[in-house]
Amino acid sequence: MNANLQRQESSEGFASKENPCKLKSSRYKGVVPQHNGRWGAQIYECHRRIWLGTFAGESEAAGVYDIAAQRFRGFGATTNFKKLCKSDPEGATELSFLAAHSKEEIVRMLRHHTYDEELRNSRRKNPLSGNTCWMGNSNRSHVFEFLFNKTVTPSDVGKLNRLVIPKQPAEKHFPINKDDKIPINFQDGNGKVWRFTYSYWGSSQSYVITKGWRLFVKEKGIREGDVVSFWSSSDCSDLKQYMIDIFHRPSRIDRCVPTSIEDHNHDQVPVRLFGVDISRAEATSSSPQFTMNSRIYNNGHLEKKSH
DNA sequence: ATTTGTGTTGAA
DNA sequence: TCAACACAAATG
Repeated sequence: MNANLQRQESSEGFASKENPCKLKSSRYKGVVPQHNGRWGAQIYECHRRIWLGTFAGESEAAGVYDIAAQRFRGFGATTNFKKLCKSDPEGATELSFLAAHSKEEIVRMLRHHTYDEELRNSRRKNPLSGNTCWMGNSNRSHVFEFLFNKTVTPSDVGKLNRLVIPKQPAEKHFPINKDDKIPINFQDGNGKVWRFTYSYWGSSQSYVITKGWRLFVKEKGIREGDVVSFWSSSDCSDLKQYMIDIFHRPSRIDRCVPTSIEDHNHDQVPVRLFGVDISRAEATSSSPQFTMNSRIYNNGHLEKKSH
């Protein structure tokens, strides 16, 4: 203790390579000085420090912190300078790049100084990825990545009261044991929570959304030929979230306009919002309506219910 | 030998 | 949450 005090007192002022006793602190958030004149970047989460690597330039380290901040805390996070913007093509692709990678992956890239390169590669590989959309307000927004579409069949809106999830996407995105029934919470854009049951019907060898679907269809006016679009995202704690988007058939758009078309921002980029897969599905209008929070599903707490 | 990154503390 | 500080682990 005394030794520390003495050392601090005796080293007034600053330090550089000459005087490594006291380091000049950084003017940037998330940046700490290193004894050799380099700069470290770090971010805190859940009482823990996450080290983002060391860098030659102070501002370089600050930029690294910015990227991490936006991945860890959402896109409204305070940064040193860079604020990714969804309405800017560059920002949009970077946002989806961030969303497509786990925090661990992003941290690895930052620490290895490979983030820029991997981002470039991603852009080259997928230049105009239309398979993303944004949900949320200006403070907090999440990127959703397109998963798959399901065109609603007559039986999906019939008396069976269930929606069939095609086998391939079901097994890829919503794997389930054949005996399980999984409660899944859906949340719409207004914060309303819907609870559905997801299960596998052995009799017809199909994956289905059952309980809750009927009310959903009724309330939203879903009919044969409409398209249900599935999207996924991760929130700040890396929990998967899912969104369902309803695309009404063009022929009946004027007849049945869902409640929230106008709620959902024309400040967002419509081209980007409804990408390749949507147009393929012959949908010309849509509105993000439902956010499905599937913590239960993804935490593996597959509550079995037999009744 | 040098650099990176952690243990720890106290302030905000 | 955040950075300052000491110093240990990792790296060349």
